Amino acid sequence: MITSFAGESKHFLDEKSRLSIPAKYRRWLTEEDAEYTFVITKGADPCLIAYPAIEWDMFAEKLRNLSQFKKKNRAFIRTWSRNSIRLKCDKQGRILMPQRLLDFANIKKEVAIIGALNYLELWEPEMLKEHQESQIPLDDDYFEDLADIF
Amino acid sequence: MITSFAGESKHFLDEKSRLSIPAKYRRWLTEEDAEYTFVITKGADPCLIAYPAIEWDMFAEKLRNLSQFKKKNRAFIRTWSRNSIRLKCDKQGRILMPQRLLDFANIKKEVAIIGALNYLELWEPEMLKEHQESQIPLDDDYFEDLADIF
DNA sequence: TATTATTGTGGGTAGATGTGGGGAGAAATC
DNA sequence: GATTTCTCCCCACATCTACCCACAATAATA
Repeated sequence: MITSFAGESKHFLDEKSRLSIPAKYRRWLTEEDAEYTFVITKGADPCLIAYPAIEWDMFAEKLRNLSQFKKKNRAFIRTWSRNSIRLKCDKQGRILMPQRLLDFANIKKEVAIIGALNYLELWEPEMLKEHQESQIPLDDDYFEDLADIF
Repeated sequence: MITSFAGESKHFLDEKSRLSIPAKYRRWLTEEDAEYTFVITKGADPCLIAYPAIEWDMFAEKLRNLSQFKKKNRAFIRTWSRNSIRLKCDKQGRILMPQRLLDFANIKKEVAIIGALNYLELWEPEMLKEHQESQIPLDDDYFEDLADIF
């Protein structure tokens, strides 16, 4: 069983737009990720997602099964791919964040890093707060549906 | 069958915010938890919950199967995991408690540790007392409902 | 009760981690 | 080809973590 990410911590971009990935998340990567490679993409929510490269590769593998003959599939694959960047940590465990992605998530300096099972979410703290507050609370129906699974 | 936790005992945080996990609870962990790893989360009541890591991992494994394309799933996973922190006991059987979690449960120095089946509850003693007193007593209807199960 | 083992608590310290910044070489631009 | 920009290595150092040892408190045994 692969150990899942968990927890939240607050970090800061330095002057060079580098983000230090907490050691505990780096350490949870499997052997294949020995070089600490992540794929960063734009999230469906206004945040960035950092997948361990191996996790992203598995997802990409699934996308290959989408038919190329459907226009929407092509569009989705295109959007997904162009927003994903493969980035390696430097020897200090930091990732140099592209400005384009930082802008998308409105990240200036402060970053909330959330370990969420098999990926990390990177949030501008204020955005995270607003987003969580504006959420429709998970209702009974949702948990009823979940109960079918668990 | 896995042995269940039971009992209550009073402990103290030391100067370094370390909480000593009673040996009886550590011993009840299975072989896989040889390193005595817990996942601490915010409870639904104003206390902290400590799961043996293996228990939490089993649940996390299920959550991984929820589709990322559903907004509610993402919200649920985010909320669940950001409040969970994986912590390992040191060689003396103590856990270094993050201030963020201590604040949530209003824990200063004294901690009541309650062993409850497959998890531990960590309470600030005064909070526990108040909470129990303010509770609506369990009524006959509740036990009638229980009777359907047992 | 005395003796031994186990457990809980305190605190020093080496090593791990996070953060900042210089600068060599690569890449892009003119 | 020259200049500028970018990337990533390196070193520095402050902070944090977790190991270790010491010993007190408690439980277990003779």
